[in-house]
Amino acid sequence: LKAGDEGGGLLLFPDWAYKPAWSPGSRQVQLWHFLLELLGRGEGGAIDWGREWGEFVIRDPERLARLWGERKGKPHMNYDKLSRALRYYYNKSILHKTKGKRFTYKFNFSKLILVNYPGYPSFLILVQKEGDGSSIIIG
DNA sequence: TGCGGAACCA
DNA sequence: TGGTTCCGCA
Repeated sequence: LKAGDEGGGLLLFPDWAYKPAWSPGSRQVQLWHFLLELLGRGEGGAIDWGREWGEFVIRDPERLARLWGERKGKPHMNYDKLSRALRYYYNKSILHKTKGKRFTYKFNFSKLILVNYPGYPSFLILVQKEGDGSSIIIG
């Protein structure tokens, strides 16, 4: 496990999430992981947690897209393309759209690992520190 | 803005 | 397999 703790929250991911792209049997960084990473850091402005548990709001869509593009080496990334990738998550139950709220999506934490990595002795611990307390989900 | 098909790529 | 790119539609 690795942890990132800088301000807004604390995020813990299983090791596979951090395996570099070149290592054998590894995967490239997943979009959902990238989003969680930014959310955990409280990465100024581009994306932020929403009101409900797991809900997030994209404050600056094109900036988020640029960040994602930089990570993946896709200089022509934009929100149109990034949002298409997010929509592919609907069928996998990783995400769904919060209808009526602009740029607002919601994670399905309970399904995130199970769907993506079946059979993996999986665990995702996400602690959100907010004024009214903290929550923990273990999948 | 948001959706999902289709072709395509690593 | 997870997107990326492009696009017509509502």
